[in-house]
Amino acid sequence: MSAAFKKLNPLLHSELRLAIMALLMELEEADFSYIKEKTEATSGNLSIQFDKLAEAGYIRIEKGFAGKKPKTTYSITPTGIEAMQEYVDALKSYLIIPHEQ
Amino acid sequence: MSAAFKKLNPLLHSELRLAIMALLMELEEADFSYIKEKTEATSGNLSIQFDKLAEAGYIRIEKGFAGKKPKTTYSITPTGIEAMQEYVDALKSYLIIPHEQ
DNA sequence: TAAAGAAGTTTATTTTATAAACCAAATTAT
DNA sequence: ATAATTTGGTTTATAAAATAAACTTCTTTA
Repeated sequence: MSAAFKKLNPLLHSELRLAIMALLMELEEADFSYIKEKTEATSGNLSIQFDKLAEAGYIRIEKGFAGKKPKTTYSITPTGIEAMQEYVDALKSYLIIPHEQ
Repeated sequence: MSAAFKKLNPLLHSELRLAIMALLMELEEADFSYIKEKTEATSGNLSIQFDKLAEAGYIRIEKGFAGKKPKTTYSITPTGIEAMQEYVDALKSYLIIPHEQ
């Protein structure tokens, strides 16, 4: 009845983390440089946000090598996909408000 | 070409301020208690967020009385409406990513 | 071999959000 | 009448977040 706003997952309600998640929703996996380029974020900021997302189980971080250079790839987990879906759903409660009579 | 994310207005990309703005988008005006009830925020938090929105020219704050009791009413301004529209538009760039080929 | 670049991480600083405490006036209870 | 509670907030303090800056290690290029 009352236009209750749904709680926005604070981990996702962050510009940079949302951008990371949005990219990973579309891609099987992505590497650090790719995400850095697309988000235009600094390395440090990215590094920290990756850690937070991984800690929540929203993304998978795989450290490996491309030749001799370190290459870390990031991918979204089922938990992460679900969290994104819930977040988008919650967002709608802020953008489309049911009228009362 | 590149899936550039649009910048999210930081003033609006905040759960409580977004809720306030969403309410004011629907109503001609609202008072403190009404918004407090709908958002379930604390008075202090609300007070601060109102000030920030007013400082940006997104809302109008009118202090008056209802009988002998102080009654402040809040309403959205044209600038605020425009900012909301741009914010929602920017949000879409995070939720709908154009595929590259 | 010295300098520069890639790929990150760590630490420090600033900004934000939130909570807690406070205040004045009005209302209600004793 | 007066004490306690409620209303309608503001101010101050604390916790959390975002961001920037500095640093590290290894690699590649001049």
